Amino acid sequence: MTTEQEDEKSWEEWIRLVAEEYGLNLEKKDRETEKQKRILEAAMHIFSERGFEGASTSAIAERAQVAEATIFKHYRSKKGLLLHLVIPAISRVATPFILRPVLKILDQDKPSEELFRELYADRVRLVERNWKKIKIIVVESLFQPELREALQDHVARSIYEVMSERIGDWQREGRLRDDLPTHVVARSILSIGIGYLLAKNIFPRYLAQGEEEQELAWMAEVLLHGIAGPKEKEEG
Amino acid sequence: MTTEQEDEKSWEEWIRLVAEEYGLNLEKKDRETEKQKRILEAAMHIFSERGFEGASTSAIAERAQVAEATIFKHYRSKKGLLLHLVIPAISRVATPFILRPVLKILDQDKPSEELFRELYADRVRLVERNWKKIKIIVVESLFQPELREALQDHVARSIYEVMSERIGDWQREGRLRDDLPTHVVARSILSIGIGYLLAKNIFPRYLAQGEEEQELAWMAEVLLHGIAGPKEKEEG
DNA sequence: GTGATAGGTGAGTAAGTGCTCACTTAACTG
DNA sequence: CAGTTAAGTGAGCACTTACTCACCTATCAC
Repeated sequence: MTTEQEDEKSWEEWIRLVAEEYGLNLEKKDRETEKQKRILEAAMHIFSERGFEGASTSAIAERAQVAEATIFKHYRSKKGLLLHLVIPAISRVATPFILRPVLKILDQDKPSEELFRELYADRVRLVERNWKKIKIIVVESLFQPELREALQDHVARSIYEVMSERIGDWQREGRLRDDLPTHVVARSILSIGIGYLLAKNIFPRYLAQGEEEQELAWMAEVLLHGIAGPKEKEEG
Repeated sequence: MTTEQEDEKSWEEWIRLVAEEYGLNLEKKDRETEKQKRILEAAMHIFSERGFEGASTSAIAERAQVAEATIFKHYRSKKGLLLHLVIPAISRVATPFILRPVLKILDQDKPSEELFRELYADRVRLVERNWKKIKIIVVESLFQPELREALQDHVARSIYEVMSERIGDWQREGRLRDDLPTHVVARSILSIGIGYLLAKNIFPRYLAQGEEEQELAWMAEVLLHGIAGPKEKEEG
């Protein structure tokens, strides 16, 4: 679709454009008013409950106990409000800042099974703490191409790069199979985690309840050694 | 949340209520007009592109080359139109009809690796053919509780039941590990498949392009034997 | 023929929608 | 103190939304 060159600089470019168009203030910690906080909280709640199109600015204003015009004073437009909510979250997730705990976990001197269990435990906690925002980002990226592209170009890429570096190392060390390409290994790790999160948040019925520790251990088990039984292993 | 007893009869009950409220005609193949077909096609396209709330009936009417009033003649309301589109699809997916190919594949006398590869190939094809509708169903079920409950009670359950029966058999035969609970095995199988579909449809960039056969084989490999390398296996 | 039924429509309607504007209030700056 | 700036708002704007209604046409049974 787009060429690699275009992708390289697109994130910073895009952020700057968005910041200009929607009046997004990036680094400067310009103190938020009490009302601004309430607006963002209300927006998060209502966007995640009804979706962007289904949420009305009047409903957000009402929940925030604020005049509707106040929203537009600060965020210029409804879409600006969405981006104010979502971009800082994406930035935080995408920078090394949030990937550092991952590396910290993986660099410990422990059996892989334990490392992956800790990794999953950590990421699951992170996602749960930010579930509403993540829901908004994921759903809206399905419908807003610019948001989707920003996610692809920045978030997915940086996660993938960090992962694939470690995977390469581990394959050379013999901790991971070296007959699988990196992207398959990376996707497998993510798939098991995402599968669990989907189950937990959408179909909690199909989970052993109150046994998260055990579930996380099983995830690491399956990821590392698969689900094949003894009979299969003889044949292979 | 809800008790088991309530769940048991909820699907048929719910369908009947929906059918009455929105004038949904279930079995009787009462011939669709040319215009009705066009409306459904347009609705599918626009719902999946903009989401339910983001889609306007006027846009649907325009795409279908039909007067807006015609939509309401046949489907009573916008939500009725959505359900007309979505419920037959769910029903078809949820009934044994669509699960039969799955069993047919799994009952062949072949190595597990091959069976899972065929299974994934088959399901991936199915999802791709119906991607637009599936997208609508998944996204809308996040926002419409009744739809979500219908999915949970009916679709998830019937899939889970079919899967867990086979899994139990295979565990007893030694084809699958018997030290994992059924729901973990089932979730693992689904996770690997869903992970691939997400990658393919949302982040196609991270896929070996034009090598679907190979990708499917890797999925089955990872599912059965995991990603651990030789060093790990010695220790375990 | 008459009547009934169903498909289809143009022209509306009331109730929102996102957003603007003129304005007030309060807090800081010199 | 006056002057500037930012936070905040009530009233209203142009426009869109889902939906209705009276009406037309075509088919078909009697």
